[in-house]
Amino acid sequence: MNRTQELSGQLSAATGDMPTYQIRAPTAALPQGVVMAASPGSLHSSQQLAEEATRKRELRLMKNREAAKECRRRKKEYVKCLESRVAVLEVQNKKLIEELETLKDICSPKTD
DNA sequence: GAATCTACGCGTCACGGGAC
DNA sequence: GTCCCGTGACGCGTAGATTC
Repeated sequence: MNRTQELSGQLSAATGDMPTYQIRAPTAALPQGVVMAASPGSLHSSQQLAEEATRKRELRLMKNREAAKECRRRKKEYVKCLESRVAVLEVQNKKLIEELETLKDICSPKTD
């Protein structure tokens, strides 16, 4: 049910060129909007500081929104890629098994 | 047709890591 | 140190499928 658990553990980078995804335990919440620091070297009224903080927060949220979308898009692409690789490998495996059976037939001594 | 389940996407928060 | 980015985790809303 929980979507995040669908990706539980790591999607192992078996081919070496794949990113890894990992699960982290949830932690206690802190409000993200906490102001980090005022602009250096300038005197602001508290209202200006608050406005600046709000502006920074909104900018950050907007960027993070876009980053999250892009991240999800990439992850979907990655999963698709893995799935098609699985499909290819399954076909390949099937062919090899068939080939093996053929060779066994050819090489096995006749028993009659 | 209403209730419930399931899958998906989105926005947000928290965190780690790289760049400066 | 601080800033910024990428991403896991969480909660929420919604559409479609299933059950009654």
